[in-house]
Amino acid sequence: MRPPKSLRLDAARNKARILDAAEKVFAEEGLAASTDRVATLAGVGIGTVFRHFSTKELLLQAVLDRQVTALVAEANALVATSNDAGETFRLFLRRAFELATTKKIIVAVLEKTGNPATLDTSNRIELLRVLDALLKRAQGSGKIRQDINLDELVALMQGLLQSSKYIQSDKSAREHVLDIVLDGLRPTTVSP
Amino acid sequence: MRPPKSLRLDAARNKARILDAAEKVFAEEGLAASTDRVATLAGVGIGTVFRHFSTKELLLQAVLDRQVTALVAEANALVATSNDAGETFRLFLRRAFELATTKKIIVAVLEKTGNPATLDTSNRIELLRVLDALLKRAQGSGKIRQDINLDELVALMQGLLQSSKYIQSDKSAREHVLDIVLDGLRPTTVSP
Amino acid sequence: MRPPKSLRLDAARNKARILDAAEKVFAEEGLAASTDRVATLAGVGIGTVFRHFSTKELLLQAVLDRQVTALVAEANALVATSNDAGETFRLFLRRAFELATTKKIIVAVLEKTGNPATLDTSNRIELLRVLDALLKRAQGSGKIRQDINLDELVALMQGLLQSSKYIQSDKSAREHVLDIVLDGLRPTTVSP
Amino acid sequence: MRPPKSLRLDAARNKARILDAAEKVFAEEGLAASTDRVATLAGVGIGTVFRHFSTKELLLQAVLDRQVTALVAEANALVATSNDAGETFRLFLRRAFELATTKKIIVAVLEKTGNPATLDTSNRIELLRVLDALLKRAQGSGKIRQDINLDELVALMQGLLQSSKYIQSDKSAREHVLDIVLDGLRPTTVSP
DNA sequence: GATGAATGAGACTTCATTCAT
DNA sequence: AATGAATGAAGTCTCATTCAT
Repeated sequence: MRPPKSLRLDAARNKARILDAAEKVFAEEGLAASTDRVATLAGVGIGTVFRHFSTKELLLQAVLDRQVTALVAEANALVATSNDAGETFRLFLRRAFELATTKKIIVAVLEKTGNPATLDTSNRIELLRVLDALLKRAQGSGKIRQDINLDELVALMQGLLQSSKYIQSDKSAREHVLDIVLDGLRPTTVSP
Repeated sequence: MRPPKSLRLDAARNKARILDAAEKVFAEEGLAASTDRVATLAGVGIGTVFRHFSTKELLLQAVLDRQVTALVAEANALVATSNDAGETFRLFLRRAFELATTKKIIVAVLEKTGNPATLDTSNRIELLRVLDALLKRAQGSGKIRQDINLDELVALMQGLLQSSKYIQSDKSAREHVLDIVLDGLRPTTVSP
Repeated sequence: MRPPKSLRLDAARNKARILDAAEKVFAEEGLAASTDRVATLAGVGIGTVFRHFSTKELLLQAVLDRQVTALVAEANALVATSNDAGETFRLFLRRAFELATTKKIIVAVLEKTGNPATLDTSNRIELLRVLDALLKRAQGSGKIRQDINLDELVALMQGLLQSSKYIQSDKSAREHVLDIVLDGLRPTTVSP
Repeated sequence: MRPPKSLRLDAARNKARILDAAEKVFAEEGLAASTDRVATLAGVGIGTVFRHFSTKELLLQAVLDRQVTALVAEANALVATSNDAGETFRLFLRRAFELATTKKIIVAVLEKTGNPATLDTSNRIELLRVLDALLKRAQGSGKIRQDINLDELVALMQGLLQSSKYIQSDKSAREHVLDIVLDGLRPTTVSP
C-alpha cells in the first residue's frame, strides 16, 4: 500500500509534468506530435521523458491510462451518489463526452490502432466492468432499451466521442448530438 | 489520328490500381502508412505513385474524392427510386455506414484534420448539398426530428462511421448500433 | 561534305529546338534545371531529348559546343576584318563578354566542373588555338603586355565571364569592369 | 553550477568539424554535393548535421558566413596596420584572392543565386561597408582610379575570385592574373 | 523517330531512441 | 536522475534514364 518505489520527489513531479504535457500536445497536434515537443512543454530534457516512459507508445498508454482511471472514478462516484439508474447512466455518458471534448487524446489514441486494445489491460477491464454495471442497472430499471449489449454500447460510445471533435466549438450542437444518441438509447416504446 | 490514346490505358489502369491500393493501405494502417507500401501493393514503383499524385496529400484526397463521389451517386439514386422521404434518409445512412465499414478510408481521412475540409471542395459541397436535401425532405415529411441541423447530422455521422471499425466483424451489432442512432433521430414523441 | 547522316528533316528541327530550349533553360535556372523542362520548352517529349542526347551531360556539352563554335567563328571573322591586332584582341574579349551576358550557359557550364575540360575536345582546342593566335599577334604588335600567357588569359576570362552575371542589369557597369581589365592588359609602361 | 557547459564542448567541436567538412565538400563537388558527404567527411551521422544546421541552405550560409567574417576581420586588421591607403587596398584584394584559392566555397556559394544575396545580411552589409571604406580611402589618396564604384568593384572581385580556381595549381600564374587586374585598377595616366 | 509512363536511386529531412557527460 | 547531443532508419519527393507503344 506504499507507493511501489517512491521516486524522488522531483522525479515524481517530472513524471506528472510529462504526462500533463503529453496530454496537451497529443490532443492538440495528434499522435504524430514529436516526443520532443512533449519534453519541451514539460520543461525537461528529452532524455527524461524516455527515462520515465521508455517508449512513445508507453507514454501514450500512460496518458490514456490516467484518463480511463479518471473516467472509472467518476463512474464510481456517480453510482455512489445517484439512485436513479437511468439518470446515472446518462450522466456518465455526458461526462465521458465532455471529457472527450476537452482531452481529445482518448479519441486520438483510439484513432491509432482502431480498437481499444492499447488500453492498459487491467484498467480497460475495470472500465468495461463499470460500464457493464451501469448499463445493466439502467436496463434493469427499464430506463434503457434492453436490446443493446456492452460491445455495442462501447462501439456507440467510440463513435459518439469521436463526433465531439467535429463540433468542438459549438456547445449546443454537441449537446444536441448527445441528446439524440441518448434518445436512441431509450426503451423502444412498443406500440401494441 | 485517334490511336494516341492507347498509352493512356496502361496509365489509367495504374492510376486506378494505385487508388485501390491506397484505399486499402490507408484503411489498414492509417494515414501514417508510407507511400512505399501503397506503391508495393499497387505493384508499381514509388515514382509512379508520385507521377500520378504529386503529393501524399493529393493521393489522400483522390481516394477520398472517389468515395465521396460514390456516396453522392448512391444518394441521388436513392432519391430517384424511393418516394418515402424518411425511408430514403435512413437508407442513405445505412449505405454510408456500410461503405465506411468496407472502405475504411473515409474514416481515416477524417481522422486527419478533424474536419472534412480536406475534401475536394466541389465534391464536398455536393455531398453536403445532397445530405441537406435528404434531411430537409425527411424532416418535411415528419419522419425525422426537426431539431437537428446539417452540421449536427454531419458530426453524428462522422462519429458513427468511425465507430463502425470497432465492431467490424459483427454485422448484426453494427446494424444494431445504427438502428439505435436512427431511433434517436425519430421525431420526439412528445408525451403530454 | 554532306551532312554526316542526314537526319529526317523534322528530326533535325527537333534537335535544334532542343538545343535552343536547353540553352535558355540552363541559362535561366542553372545546371540543376531538369531535363523535363528542356523537353517542355522545346515542345517535344522527354524521350526525344534523350534520343538526340543520350545523357544530360551530352546535352550540356552540345549547347556549350555550339556557343564555342560561334565564338571561334567570331574570332576568325574579326581576324579577317581588322588589321589592328590590339583592337582585334580587345574586340574579341568584348564579344565574348557580351555572349556570356546573354547566354549565361557558358558560365553555367564552367561552374560545373571548375575547369573547361567538359568542352568538346576538338572544339576546345580550336578555341584555344584562336585565342592563342589573337594573343600572340596583339603582343607582337606591342599592344598587349608581354608577360601574360595563354593559360593566364583563359583563367582571367573565365572569371571575367562569370562576373558578368553579377551586373547583368547594368550595361555601363559591365563595360566598365571589362575596360578595367583591358587596361590591366595594356603593356606596362616601363619607365627607364 | 558552472560545469553544465561541458557537453557543449563536444557539440561545438562537431559543429566546427561539420563546417570544415562542408567547406571542403562544397568546394570540391559544388553546391550539389550531398549533405551525406558532408556528414561522412565530418565523421558524424547525418542527423547531427541537421541538428546543427536545420537546412542545407543554412549550412551553406554558415560556411559562407564564417568566410565573410574572416575576410572582414582581415580587412579591419589591414586598415589598422597600414597607413598607405593604396597598398592596403591591394593587400586586401590579394588576401581575398588567396582565400578564394584555399577555401573555394565563396565562389561556390555565389554560383548559387547569381548574386550575393544569400549572404547573411548583416554580415554581407559589413563586408560591403569595409570594402567601400577601403575603396574610398584608396581613391582619396589617388592610388586607385576614380571611375570605379563599389558595385563594379564587387563584380570585378567576383570574377577575379572565380578565376582563381582555373589556375589553382600554378601560384605564379595566379599572382600574374591578380597583378593584371590590379594594374587595371591604377589611376588612368591621362596622356595629353 | 517520337512519346510519355515507369522506374528506382538518391536527396533532404524528421524523429524515436541511445548514451556520454 | 537529468540532460541533450548523436544516431540512423524511414519517409517524402525529384529526376535522369529506359522502354513499351
